[in-house]
Amino acid sequence: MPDHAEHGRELSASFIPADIESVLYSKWLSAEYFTANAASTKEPFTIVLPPPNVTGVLHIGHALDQTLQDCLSRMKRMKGFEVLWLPGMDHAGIATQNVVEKQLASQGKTRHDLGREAFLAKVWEWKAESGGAILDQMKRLGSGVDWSRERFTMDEVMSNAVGSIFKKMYDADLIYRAERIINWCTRCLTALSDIEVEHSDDEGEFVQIRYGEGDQSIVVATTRAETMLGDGAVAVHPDDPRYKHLIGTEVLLPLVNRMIPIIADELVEQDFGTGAVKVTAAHDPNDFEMAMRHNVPFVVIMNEHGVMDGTGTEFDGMDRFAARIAVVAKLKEMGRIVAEKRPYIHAVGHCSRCDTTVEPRLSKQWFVKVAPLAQASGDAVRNGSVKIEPVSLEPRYFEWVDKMHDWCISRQLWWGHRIPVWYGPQGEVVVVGPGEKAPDGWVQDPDVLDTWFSSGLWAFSTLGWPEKTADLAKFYPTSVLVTGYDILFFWVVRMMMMSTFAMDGVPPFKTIMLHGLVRDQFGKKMSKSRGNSIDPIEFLDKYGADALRFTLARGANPGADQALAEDWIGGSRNFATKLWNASRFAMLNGAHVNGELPAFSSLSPIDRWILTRLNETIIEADQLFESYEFSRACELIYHFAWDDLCDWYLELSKEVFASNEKAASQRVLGHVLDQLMRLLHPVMPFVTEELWCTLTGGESLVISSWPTSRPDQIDVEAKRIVTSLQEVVTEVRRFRNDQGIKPSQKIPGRFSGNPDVLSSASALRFLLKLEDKDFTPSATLDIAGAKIELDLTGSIDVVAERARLEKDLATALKDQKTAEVKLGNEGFMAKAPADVVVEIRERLEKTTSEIERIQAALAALS
RNA sequence: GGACGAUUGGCUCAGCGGUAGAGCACCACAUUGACAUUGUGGGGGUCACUGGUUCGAUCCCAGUAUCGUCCA
Repeated sequence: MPDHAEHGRELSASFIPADIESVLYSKWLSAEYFTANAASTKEPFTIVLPPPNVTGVLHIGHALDQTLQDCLSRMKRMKGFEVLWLPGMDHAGIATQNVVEKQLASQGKTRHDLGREAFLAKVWEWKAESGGAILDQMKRLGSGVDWSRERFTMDEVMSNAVGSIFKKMYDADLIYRAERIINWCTRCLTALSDIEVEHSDDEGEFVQIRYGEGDQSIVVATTRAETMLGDGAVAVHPDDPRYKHLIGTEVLLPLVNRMIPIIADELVEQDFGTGAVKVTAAHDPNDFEMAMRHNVPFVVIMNEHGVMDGTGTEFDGMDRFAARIAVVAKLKEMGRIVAEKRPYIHAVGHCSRCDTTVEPRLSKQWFVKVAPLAQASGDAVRNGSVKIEPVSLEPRYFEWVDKMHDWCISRQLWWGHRIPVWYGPQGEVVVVGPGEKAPDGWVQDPDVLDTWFSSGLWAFSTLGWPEKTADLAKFYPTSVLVTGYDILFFWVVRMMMMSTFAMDGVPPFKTIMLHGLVRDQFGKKMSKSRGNSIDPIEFLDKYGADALRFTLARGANPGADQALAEDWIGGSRNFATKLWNASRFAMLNGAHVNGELPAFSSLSPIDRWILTRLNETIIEADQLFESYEFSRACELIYHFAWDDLCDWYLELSKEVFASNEKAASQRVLGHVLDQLMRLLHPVMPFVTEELWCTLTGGESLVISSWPTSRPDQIDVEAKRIVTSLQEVVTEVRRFRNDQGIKPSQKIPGRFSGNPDVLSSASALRFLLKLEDKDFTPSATLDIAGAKIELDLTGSIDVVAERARLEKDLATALKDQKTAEVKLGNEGFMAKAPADVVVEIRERLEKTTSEIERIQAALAALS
């Protein structure tokens, strides 16, 4: 037999992630492992990366999201799928425009000083220089995306898709223009969709105002007193006995001195406030609805900046919040304030981009009619064609999809896809699709589309739609969407709607896999204001990508948030180091993968045991990965590698490797490491690649095959034997520890009894530092049916040993009693399943003999 | 106000109708070779509370309390 020297280089004595990461990533890229082939005959596996904002940097949430996607795509590639993981970025309308406007502001300019075209040129310039920082950070993490297919939502292909889908939807009557109450940001000067509004509980005021005079008066309650200037009616519930007599009459609206009607509408809650609400049709969505039903006039009292305008009162020209104070003060002077509550905590909407308080505003905008689209999206999940993992999050999806409002898609911004609608001189409206041209003299709508409109197309626009491309045919629908539950409503639902419509009813993904949010070490939400945000790049530098990835994957329970502490990343780094050192040790001892594995039955019990554990781990880990149980899969592999392989197998095998009987074990160990590296590669791609290539001389784990389990290599007998060995080792170690014998100190010892233990006696002696020589035993242990005699060179510490034995005895007695009680229970004996009864019986026997053993040992002590 | 979820060792979380688990933290011992980014041994929980179902409940059901998230 040739000596099996290590392949390639030797491993350095310590593992330094920075030494290997960028080298390996470059190797993978230049080999084009991540480049998908649409012409392949392999079954496709597709993931589209949720596109980060072009303004974004990698935060810890991205790191989690990408770790899981990389893990799935690497595993599927190893399983023989044609994998496409498609990356890209979102143009992020408001966010990006804000960034560039801020730059301009520092030069004392606004976008209007530049004009639309020059401003857009500036944005593109910014993108080229500073955009997409996140892409390089993804490489640091090891994300194996197909860079040849990188997309940007404003690219030509994508814009083409936007124009096409707009026309298709308009023609299908799914897009319309209407005057509605929309969310308006008075700073960004644009409409916002519902999801771009974040609600928070703010301190405001709740005041009750008396309208009218004498008998003909009514008290309304409001948190936005200034809007009373635009009231067109007062509404009460039709059944409210307090106000029934007033319905149909009119009251005087103070300050503006206008008579307004009292109407009855079921929308009014009798128990809320005074049961009478003011109806400000042009400035509140609920009021708008009531106004439509009752022909209440729309009175606009504010301009786009949120400044009072057109009321014909002294308040014109005041900011809305100043006007609120002034109006209440004036009404108070008039004796019309009946009650005031301040502070009054209530939900207030804020612009998700700049936090400005959103103002509901009557405005003419473009909308998507969502009812039919949402219905189809809900049905796709209801009928099982799309699965949501974990299932427990389905109700949230349905809750949103089933009561979604029409979606306002026009934005008064410049950065984005311009609405492809042109208006003729006579007010004609035409949608101009890609490649079409509007008649001369017609004018294009100045607004752009909501960013989510284009990102809603992501699953198919990235593949070349509306062209019938090879990519689209091969890779649509995508296999799984991996994303945080926080954007289930924002993005996932929109993708479902748009894709299902565009792709003739085929939903964009087969599975939606939702993970949670990364939180700080105490489970608190990370935020700038708390100051508990953490920077993944810092941890990549400090602990390496594998450590960060493993920590995140290990914490990823389906749909649940996870806490993250630096200490835990350190722990994962230690794990990577452990793998490194174990592999190094193994290779120094000649572990290799050359030739066939020796016949299973010819192997030692210890070798058979580690192969058994390997196979069990492969089977279980594979199932866990396939069901997106990343946390449990990582936990399982971690304990196999650290406990079974390092702590037991390597320790029990040291004696063999030091002998001349090591050939079989060298091959077995090589095989176990080979398979373990494959199994762990999706989560820890760098360290496994380095170790595996060194061990096997193979080209790359990325293109190697996924481990397959070998049912013929699962041996219960070997497990039983090794369990006995483990008991012996642990008990002797405990005894030595109790007796104060230093771990390094060798003492004479010998075994007798249990043949399973005897057959591994030399391994045990090596591990337990027991010398094989003649001696007169001063202590005898009875473990797992084996007798272990030791010479402590002198008398043993009787007090310590007695304390130990008595503690064990107490435990055994308690266990024995529990079993006895059960077996003595008639109900239990009559109704418990047979296998449970057998188990309890065995437990009773075991504890009984254990008690006998301990009592005998105690007796021997005295 | 609506919906959903959570409550398990110091911290963060798994788990499960049949004697409570992990990581980190903690205590003790150890530095003659894979690894101190380590090894060995150890301590620590009446599984929020109250009822119910069951031979048996941390687990299932109901209620209570507290906390969290989303929506209005």
